[in-house]
Amino acid sequence: MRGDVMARKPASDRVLDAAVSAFSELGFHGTSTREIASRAGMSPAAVYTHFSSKEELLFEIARRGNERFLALLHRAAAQGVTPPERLASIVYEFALFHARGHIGARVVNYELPALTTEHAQEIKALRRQMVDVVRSVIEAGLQTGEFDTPDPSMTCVAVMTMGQDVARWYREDGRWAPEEIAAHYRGLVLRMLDAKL
Amino acid sequence: MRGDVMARKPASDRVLDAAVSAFSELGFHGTSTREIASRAGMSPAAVYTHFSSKEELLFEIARRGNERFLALLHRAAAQGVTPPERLASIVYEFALFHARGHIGARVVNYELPALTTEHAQEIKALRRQMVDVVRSVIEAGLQTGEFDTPDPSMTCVAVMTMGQDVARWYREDGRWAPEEIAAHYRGLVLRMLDAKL
DNA sequence: GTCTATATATTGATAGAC
DNA sequence: GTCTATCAATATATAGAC
Repeated sequence: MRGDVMARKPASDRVLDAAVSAFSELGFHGTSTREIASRAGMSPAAVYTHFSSKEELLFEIARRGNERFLALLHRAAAQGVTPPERLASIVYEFALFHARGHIGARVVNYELPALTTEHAQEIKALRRQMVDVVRSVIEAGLQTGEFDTPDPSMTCVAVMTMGQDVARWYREDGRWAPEEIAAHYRGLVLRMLDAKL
Repeated sequence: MRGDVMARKPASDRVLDAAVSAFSELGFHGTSTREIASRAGMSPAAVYTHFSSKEELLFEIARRGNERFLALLHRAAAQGVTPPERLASIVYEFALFHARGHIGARVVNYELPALTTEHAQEIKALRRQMVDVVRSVIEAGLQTGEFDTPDPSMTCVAVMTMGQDVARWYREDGRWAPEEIAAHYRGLVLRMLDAKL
């Protein structure tokens, strides 16, 4: 990897990128392996030298994507001292990423039912960890009295699905910039929890 | 239609029901017309005497479903006098319906990208009307000073997608009853808007 | 790493009998 | 309103050469 400015990506990454854009646009079942090959600029057969099946390709995308989400949540939760500060950071970064990365996030959040049961369980484990990060911050705030909500688990679900849903309705040519959405959602969530700042 | 207790549904309705359950479970592109026929208890060919194509079947489901949603929103908005009362009713009924009718709601909300452009536009028109019902209530509350939010349009989007998302995460064997979810979401939304009750 | 060619299954939809 | 039989297209995936 000499520091070439135009360094070409490995072929397997080009396949991955092609699959993300196709799955996001057409859905997993709506995408043919020919379509992926075409977007990656190679023959249908070449795809199979990098991934053993279409489902395996989705699994790899889902695994990497959800690991990035989990890391982002950990990083965001560490930004701030009090629970309201931590949650504000979480919601802002989570929504921001779902807007900016809406194409990939749609696949990572909404195409999971197409995974095999084994692969789905591995992804579910990651997603449980994501929920745990958010819930622990909410519960910390309830302990200190800086948050108030009757059912923290359900509130946690609402907060996370709100953020994920940004990827579904966000449009690049829409009226809101990712930062505006992130800031607005941060405010909505802090109010949902009656946060004392 | 003699008032038989066990009156059998028309065959076209059986096809519709079969398609809803299959599309909800497997997605539009993940469902074959043979699968629909099998669930409806008939041969693959029999499906085509009632609907001219698989996409037409989805369109009919989407049209009926979104018309029901629109009617529900109008009905709910009429329940109450002040904007906070109206919005409370809207959020409660909307979330309740998305939990109880989660199977159909998943199709009606999430399979729309599979529609032809013409059909998609017809459904979009219905969905714009749905948004208008909710936004007008939010804006009425801002006028009276009973609501407060910096960007009512984005708040409206957040409120509606929260409700729709219930259909995606709700599980019949989960820990929450539809009524509990509806009541909790009502509280969350009223706080999001800083409602003065 | 990539190709052409192809095996094999499944797809959406139709023909024509009853 | 439903069936059996079937068409034509497309699907995923593999074989074997370079």
